[in-house]
Amino acid sequence: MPELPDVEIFRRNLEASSLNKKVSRVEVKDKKILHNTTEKQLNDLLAGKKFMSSKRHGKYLLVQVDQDKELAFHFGMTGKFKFLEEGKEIPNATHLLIHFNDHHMLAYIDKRKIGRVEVVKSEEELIKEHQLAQDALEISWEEFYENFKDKKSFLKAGLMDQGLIAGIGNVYADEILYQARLHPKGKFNELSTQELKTIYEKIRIVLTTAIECGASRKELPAHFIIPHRKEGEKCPYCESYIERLEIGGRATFFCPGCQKK
DNA sequence: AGTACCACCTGACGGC
DNA sequence: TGCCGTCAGGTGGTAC
Repeated sequence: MPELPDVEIFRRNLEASSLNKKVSRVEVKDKKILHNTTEKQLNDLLAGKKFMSSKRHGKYLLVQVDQDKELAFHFGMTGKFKFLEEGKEIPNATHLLIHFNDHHMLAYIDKRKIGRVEVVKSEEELIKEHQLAQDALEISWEEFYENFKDKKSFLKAGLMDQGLIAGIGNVYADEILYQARLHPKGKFNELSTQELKTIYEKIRIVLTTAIECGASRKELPAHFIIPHRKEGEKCPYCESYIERLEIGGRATFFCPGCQKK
C-alpha cells in the first residue's frame, strides 16, 4: 500500500514529530526487518544523535542522522509509523522502537514484515544499491521520455518498474493510466509522443493530488478510479463497468470504455 | 528484453 | 462459529 504519496505523508509526519529530538535508545523487536545492520549498531549510531533532516526517494524514506549516515525506511505493503508517548501501549507488529529524550517514541510497524530498515551513507548509495530511477515527482520530461520511449513492456509494468521511475505502485499505476485514458496492456513503444506526455503529466497530477489528500484513499476526488477500484463498479466517467485483469500477477483495474487498447 | 512465477509474511474476507 | 482458501501487493530472485 505505501506508494509515493503515503511515504511522503509519513515523511511530513516524521518531520513534524521527531525532527531535532535527541534519541535515547533504539529497541529492535524483530531483527527480520533490519537489512544490513543490527540492534547494537543502531544504538551505537543513534544514541545521543538527532534526526537532522529527511527526504524521500520513490517509496524510500531517508533520515539524516550523521554526516555520512542515513536511516532508510521501506514500508513494504503494510508498513507505517506511529508516534506515541512513553508508557503508552506499544502497537501490534511494532518491529522497531526509537525512544527520544522527551519521552516520545517512534514506532515502525509492519504487519507483514516485508518492509526494511537499513543504514546507508547517502541517498546516492541507496539509489545505487536498489537500482532506483529518478523519483516520480522529480523526473524531467526529457529523462522520462528517454527511459520509456523504446520500452516494449506493458504500460502498467513499466510504470511500476522502480528502475525506470521510482515511487509508483500497483494502485496509483492504475489511476495514472485511467486518467491518461490508456489501456494497461498497451506498450510504450507504440505510443505517440503526445500520449507519453499525457502519462508524464498525469503522474504528477495523480501523485500531487493524492499527497494533498493526505494519501487517504477515501479523500480522493470522486472522478478518480481508486474509490471505484473493484470489478463491476461503475466508471465515474462513462457508462462502462470496471474490469479486472492480471499483469505480472498483480490485480489491475481499468475501464474498458475509457481505456481502449 | 520482457514476462511469469515464486518467496517473503500475515490479516482480512468470503464461502460453506 | 469456525475452518479454509484466497487475496492483498513491494521487492528481488529465478526461469523461460
